[in-house]
Amino acid sequence: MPAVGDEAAQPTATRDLILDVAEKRFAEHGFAGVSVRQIAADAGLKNQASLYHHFKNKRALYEAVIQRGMAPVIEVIARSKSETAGEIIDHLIDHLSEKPLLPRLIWRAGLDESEELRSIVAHALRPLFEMGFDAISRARLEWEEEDLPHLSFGLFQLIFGYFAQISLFEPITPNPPRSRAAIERQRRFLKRANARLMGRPRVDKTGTG
Amino acid sequence: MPAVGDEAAQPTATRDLILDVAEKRFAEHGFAGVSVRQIAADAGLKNQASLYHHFKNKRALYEAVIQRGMAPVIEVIARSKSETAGEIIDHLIDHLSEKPLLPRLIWRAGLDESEELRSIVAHALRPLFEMGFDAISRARLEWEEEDLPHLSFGLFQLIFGYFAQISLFEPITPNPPRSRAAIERQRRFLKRANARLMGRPRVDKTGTG
Amino acid sequence: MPAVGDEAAQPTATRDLILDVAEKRFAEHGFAGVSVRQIAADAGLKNQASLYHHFKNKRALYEAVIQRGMAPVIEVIARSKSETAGEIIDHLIDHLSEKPLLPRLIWRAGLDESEELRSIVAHALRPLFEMGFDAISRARLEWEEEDLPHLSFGLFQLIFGYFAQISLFEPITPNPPRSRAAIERQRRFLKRANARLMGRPRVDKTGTG
Amino acid sequence: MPAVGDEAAQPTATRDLILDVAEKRFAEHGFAGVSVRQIAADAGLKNQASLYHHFKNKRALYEAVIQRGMAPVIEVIARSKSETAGEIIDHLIDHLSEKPLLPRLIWRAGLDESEELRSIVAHALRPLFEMGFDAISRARLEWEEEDLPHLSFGLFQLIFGYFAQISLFEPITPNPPRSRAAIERQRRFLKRANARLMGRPRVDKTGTG
DNA sequence: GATGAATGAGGATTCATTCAT
DNA sequence: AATGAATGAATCCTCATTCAT
Repeated sequence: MPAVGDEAAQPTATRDLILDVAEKRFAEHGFAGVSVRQIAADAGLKNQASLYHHFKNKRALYEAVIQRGMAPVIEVIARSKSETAGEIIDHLIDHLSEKPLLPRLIWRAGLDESEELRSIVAHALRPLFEMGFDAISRARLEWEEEDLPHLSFGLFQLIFGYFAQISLFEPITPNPPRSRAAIERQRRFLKRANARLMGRPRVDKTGTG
Repeated sequence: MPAVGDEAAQPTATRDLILDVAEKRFAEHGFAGVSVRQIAADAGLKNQASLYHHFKNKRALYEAVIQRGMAPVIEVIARSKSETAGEIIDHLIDHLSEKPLLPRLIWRAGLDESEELRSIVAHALRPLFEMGFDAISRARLEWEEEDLPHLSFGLFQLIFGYFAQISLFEPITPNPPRSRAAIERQRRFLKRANARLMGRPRVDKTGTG
Repeated sequence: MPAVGDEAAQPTATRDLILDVAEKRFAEHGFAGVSVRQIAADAGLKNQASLYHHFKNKRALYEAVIQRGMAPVIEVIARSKSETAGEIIDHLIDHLSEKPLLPRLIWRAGLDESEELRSIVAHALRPLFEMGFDAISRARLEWEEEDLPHLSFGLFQLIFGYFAQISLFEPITPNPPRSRAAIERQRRFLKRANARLMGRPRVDKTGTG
Repeated sequence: MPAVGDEAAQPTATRDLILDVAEKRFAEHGFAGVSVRQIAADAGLKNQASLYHHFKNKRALYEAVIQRGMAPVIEVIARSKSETAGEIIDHLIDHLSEKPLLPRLIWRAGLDESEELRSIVAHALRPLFEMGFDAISRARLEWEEEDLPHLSFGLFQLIFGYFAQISLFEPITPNPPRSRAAIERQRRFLKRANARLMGRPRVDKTGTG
């Protein structure tokens, strides 16, 4: 129904539509907080049964949503193998600020929803953490070997956490946290924080550049 | 555990029991993922109806759980008005590592569960953020005024995020993240990170002290 | 709701009512052919949910129906330990002709509905078969030892089969098979058949006596 | 197996395949206990819709299954117009023991599944009962005219019942009831029983002959 | 303070069937 | 002859909640 396919055929118009609305709902309310009925309705299906033609069950749909959502993150990370930490942060912020559902989706999936679900997320995030290791190592900083996972995980929290829990941020900041200005502020903050954490602290003139 | 009964026997033994099991369930599965029936059963009640004698409804129970859970956090923070950032981190880590459900509860409540729920959490966290401002200001560091909320929020992510999403951390660290050793490592990491972020970066010999 | 209890209280008015209507439905259409909704409606419940207060699920209800239905059969058999085969047949026919649902229930449960269901029936019928062995043995007839199960099972088929599949009998008999006359005819037939099968064949003047 | 295609290749290979798997399923679980989806899947169809190309609906499929299943029984009976009862029993046992699904199919259809379904079975069984009448009449036995339907129906129960409810027989017999030995035992039992029931009781030396 | 019973609404999933391709 | 997609209705069962006891 949606004019998805730009050039070739539309391999799964309905399926993608379902994924879209499911992504939104799951990000907002979590797996248990969303009903298949709602998703089907949002997708314009006259009946929940139609949804089951595309996904075996609710869980399969959820996994598909997560996997599809993680893919671009993985790509962003993969593409940035040789980039500086600052550049990677730039790319991630660009991506996350345009896909505001994604961080919450990841955040939720990381909280529970069964071990298997978490493993999907964990697996998808692994390259992110590894790139964290790399970047850190490249920086030849003073952290000990055993600190690296903690540092890497901390950076993850800093980068994704802002967008994931943005609503908790709202009451403590003057300007709306989703505004362009606030995001740019966060971008600069992240880069400086990164620079400081990575050691070489004097280099924190990095700024936006 | 029931810190209520001052005179009579245990006026709310059951109530506290319900809160205990509800806290566990809500932390693990979120508001929508838990049924009143389950909580009642966990609490040893033979009937869900009994639960309604203590709480108006599921939501009221949830709010009570959150409020009860937040109280000690607020206390920890309140008590630390004049402490150094390092001491506050120490206290928070001590508390969070002993109450592993709490961070997940907060993390979840911060994700959604309706605006009013979030406001409970946000309200409870406000002193934490303010103490962040204070500490930062005291440190007279180079951050600009407008960065302070971002920094404050970032510290919150770093401190609570480790425990909240500890299961995401598992696959990327050699030793179990809930182990004593890992928690001490995280403590030291946090303090160093804090020192670096707070400026005065050269002082990062802080270590555990 | 139903005035079940004649003297004492009504320990489970609703429960028994549900069992009654379920028995009827299950006997007529089998486990898979009946919906919980139908049973609940028949029982005067405004909602299927009420049914689940009395039975864990559909299967538990089914088992309860079967167990309750089998009980009197077992009793009839147990009471007839010292009776002649003719008397036992009399009692069984009396019972079955007054409880027309029971034989179909047993017949169905014996067909499938999972092994566990069949085992309930099989277990309940065991005394019947054993009494068959006994009676046969008492008759000192010419059957070989190994024939006894077959003979016993055959008698079961003859006795219960008439009532269970009475509708198949309809097109081949002049008078309605559920009529008093037809049942008496079947009674006499069964006794004669029994006498002949049991050997001592000359005694088949037995008649109704 | 497809006795249809006289000229073209296999005009209904799929149709017969569907009938095969449907026969199995229906025999095992009854009309209501089987889904079209299952049958289609068993038949290797990728889609249930394909099934509807061969059968108008589920009921039509069921009727086709029953009719196809009954055909050889009718044949066996028809061919045996001039045979002795012993021979007929032999043929029926031969057939039924090789087609173990058939008796259950008939047994089930005889229990309910709407009057029209039963009428199919009743109609198909009519010759069997009539041959019962004939054989009995030929035997000039002592049964009264009005007993004949009962006797005829009883023989039907004895012959088909063993195979139909064989699982109820299992717990009361030492050797597996589907084993060659048990079936031969049942064959001999049936013949002797028949001889005894048919009168001429002294002739029960009949044995296997 | 606790419980058995009941209930309306909704949960996920499957049903048999149709239609365009 | 077969299939992908869709759908209305129904499946079993659980939801949170109330009320009389």
